[in-house]
Amino acid sequence: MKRKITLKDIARELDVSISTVSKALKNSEEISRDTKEKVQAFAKLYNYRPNNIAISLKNKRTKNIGVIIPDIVHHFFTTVFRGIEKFANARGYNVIVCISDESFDKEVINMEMLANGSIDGFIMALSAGTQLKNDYNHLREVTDQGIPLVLFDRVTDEIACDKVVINDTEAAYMAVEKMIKDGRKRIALVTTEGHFNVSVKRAEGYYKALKDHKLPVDEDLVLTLPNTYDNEGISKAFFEKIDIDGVLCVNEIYAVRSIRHLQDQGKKVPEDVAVIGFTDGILSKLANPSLTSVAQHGERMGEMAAQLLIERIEAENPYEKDPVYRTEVIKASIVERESTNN
Amino acid sequence: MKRKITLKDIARELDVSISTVSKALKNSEEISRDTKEKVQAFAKLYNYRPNNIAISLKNKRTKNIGVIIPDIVHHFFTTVFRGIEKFANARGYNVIVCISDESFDKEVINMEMLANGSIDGFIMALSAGTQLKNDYNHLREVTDQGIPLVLFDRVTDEIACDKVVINDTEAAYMAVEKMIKDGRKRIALVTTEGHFNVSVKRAEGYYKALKDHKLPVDEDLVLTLPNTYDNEGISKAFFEKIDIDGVLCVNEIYAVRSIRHLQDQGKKVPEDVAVIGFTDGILSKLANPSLTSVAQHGERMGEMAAQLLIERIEAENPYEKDPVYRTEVIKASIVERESTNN
DNA sequence: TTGTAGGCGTTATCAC
DNA sequence: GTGATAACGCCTACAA
Repeated sequence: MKRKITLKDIARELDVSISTVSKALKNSEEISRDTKEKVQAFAKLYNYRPNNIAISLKNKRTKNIGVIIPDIVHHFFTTVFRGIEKFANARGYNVIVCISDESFDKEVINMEMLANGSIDGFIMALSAGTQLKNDYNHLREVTDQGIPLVLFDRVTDEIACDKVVINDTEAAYMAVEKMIKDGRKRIALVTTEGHFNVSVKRAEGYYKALKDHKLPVDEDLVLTLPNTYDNEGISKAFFEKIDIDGVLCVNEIYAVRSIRHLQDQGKKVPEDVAVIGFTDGILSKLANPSLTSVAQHGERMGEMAAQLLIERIEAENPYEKDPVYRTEVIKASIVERESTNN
Repeated sequence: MKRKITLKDIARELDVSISTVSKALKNSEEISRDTKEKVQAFAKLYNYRPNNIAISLKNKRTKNIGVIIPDIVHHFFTTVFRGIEKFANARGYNVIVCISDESFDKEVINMEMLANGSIDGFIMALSAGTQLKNDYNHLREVTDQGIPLVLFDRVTDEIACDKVVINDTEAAYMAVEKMIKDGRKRIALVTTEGHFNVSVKRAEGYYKALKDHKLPVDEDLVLTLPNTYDNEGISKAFFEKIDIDGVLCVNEIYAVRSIRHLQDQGKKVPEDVAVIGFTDGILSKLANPSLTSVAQHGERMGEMAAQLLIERIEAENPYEKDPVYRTEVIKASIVERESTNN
C-alpha cells in the first residue's frame, strides 16, 4: 500500500527543508533550477498532492458548499441540486448535501454540523417544519457569523441574504389565463397546505387570474391536500363531486393524478378538462396525455444560487456592514403539451 | 458580527492556558471544579464549537463520505443517494456528492479532488464512460492508498472492494417468467447499449427465461437503444414493425414510452401486450395503466453501501493485507400493477 | 538559494 | 491542577 506522501516526506528523502520543497513545488523564483527539478520529479514520481484539510485550516477556506434541502427524491430539488453541483464544481467547489426531510430539527442539526468549519457557505430551501414553526434562529446564527447564505425557492423575509425564487404568482396567473383564453370557465386548483410560501403564491396567481377575467371564485373548486403520502383518496373524492373544465395543480404529481381521476370518470383530457401542472419534469413529458406544465427551470435556479454564493464567498470584503443582498427571480415558462388546447 | 470563537480566545479571556481550556471542556478529571465551571460557562455563553477542520487534521478522519454517481436526476440514483445520506448522517458522517455525468474524465477529476484528504471513503457507481473505457486505474489508486471504496449497481470485477448489487439476472428472469406464465409467447426486450453491466445481466435473464420455457429467441424482438436523449423515434419504429404480446424494459422510462407506443398503435395494455419495467419509481406508480415494475430497493442499497463503507472506515485494522471483501446482493422484487395480468 | 520559525485550531503527552 | 510542547500538513515572512 502506497501511503499518501507529504512535504515532510519529500524533504526528508531529498535532504532539504520543508519550505524549500513547498517553494520548489510552487515553482518559486527563490529556488534553484536544480533543486526545483529534483523536487518536482520526486513529487511527480510519488504522486504528491497537497492535503486539502491542511490547506483548509491554513486558508480558512474549505472550497466546500453546504446544501440543505428538504428532499432529494423530488424532481425539482434534484434539478436545482444538479445546477448547484455543476456550477460549483466548475469553480472548484465541492458540494456537501444534507437532507432535512422537511424537519426543523434535522435542518438545525445539519446546519450546525456544517457550520463549524466544514463549509464556506450555505445554499438551502427551507423545510416545511421550519416554515411551520416560523423559527429562523439557526439561519440567523449562521449569517451572524459571517457565513454566506443563499436561500432558494422556499425562502423567508425574516432573513437578510441572497435569494433565488421563481415568479410563482405570475406563473400560476399565466397558466390560468391560458385556460381562460381557451374558453375554460370552471377552473379548479389543487394545492398543498398553506405553510409553503410557494403554494400560497401560486394560489394568489390563480385567484387573481380569475378575478381579472371576471370569473367567479368558487372555494369548492379549491382542494388543499395535506402533506401526506396517501392523500390520493381525497383528491379522487374531490374530482367526483365537482364539475370543471380546467385544473391547475401546484406540482406534476397532483396533475398526473388529476388526469387519471378525470379519465376514470370518463372525462377526456384535454377535450373536456384541461390540466396544467407545475414542475416540468419527467412525469409531465411521459404522462398520457403529456402534461402542459410550468417549467421552473430548476437547474438554472441552482446555478444562480451557486453563483450568488460563490461571489459572496469570494468577495473582497465579505464582512462589510451592510451588504446589498440580491433576490434573483427565475422566470417560469409554460411548456405546452397535450393536456391543454394548443 | 460574532466571529467564531476558538480555544485560544477562551484561554486569553479567562487567563488560563489553551490546554486547560481543552481539558475543561472535555470534563477532564485533571481540572478543578471551579475552572471547569468557569470555562464551560464561558464556552456556552459564546457558543463555542470545535473547528471540524482542525479536528480532521489532527485525527486524520474527516467524517465525510464521498459519493460519485453518474447522474442525480435519475430516480434510481436519487433513492440510493437517499439511503446513503440517511445512514451516513445517523452515524455522524456528512456526504459530499459529485456527479460524473457518465464521463470518465469527470469521474477521475472528482475522485482525485476528494481523495486528497477531503473524505474517509468513497461510494460510487461507475460512469458509462468508465465502463466503456474499461479503465479503472483511478479506483486502484484510491484503494492502493488504503481509502475504503464501495461500488454499487455499476460495479466491476477488476477492483477488489466491497460491492452492493441487485440480482439483475434473476429479476429479469422472474419478470419474463411471469409473463410467460400468463400465457405470453412473443416477448420483446428493450435495453441499452451493452457496456452497462446491468443491461447485460438483465438481458441474460431474459434469454435464459425464454430458453428455460422453450420459447424461441428472436433477435428482432430485442431493441438496443443508444444512450442519447432523443432515441424515442427509434423505439417507436421498433414497435411498429414487430408483433408481440409482452415487453420487458430495463428502466421505467422505456417502459412508459413503450406503453405509449403500443397504445398509439391501438393496442391495449395489458390485454394485448403486457409491459414490465425496471426501477419502481414514481413513473411506474403514476403511469396509465400503472406499471408492473422490478423494484430495485435503491434506498436499501444505499444504506447497505454506507454501512459497508463505514464499517470499513472504522475497522480496527483498516490496512490489513488481505481483507475479505463482501458483495451484498439486494434482492429485487416485482411490484404488480395494471400493465400485466394479475 | 536555502532554512527557520510561527501559525491555522485542536489534542495528547509530559513536566511542573 | 495547570501549563508548555509537539504534532497533524501546509504556507510564508524573515533570517542566514
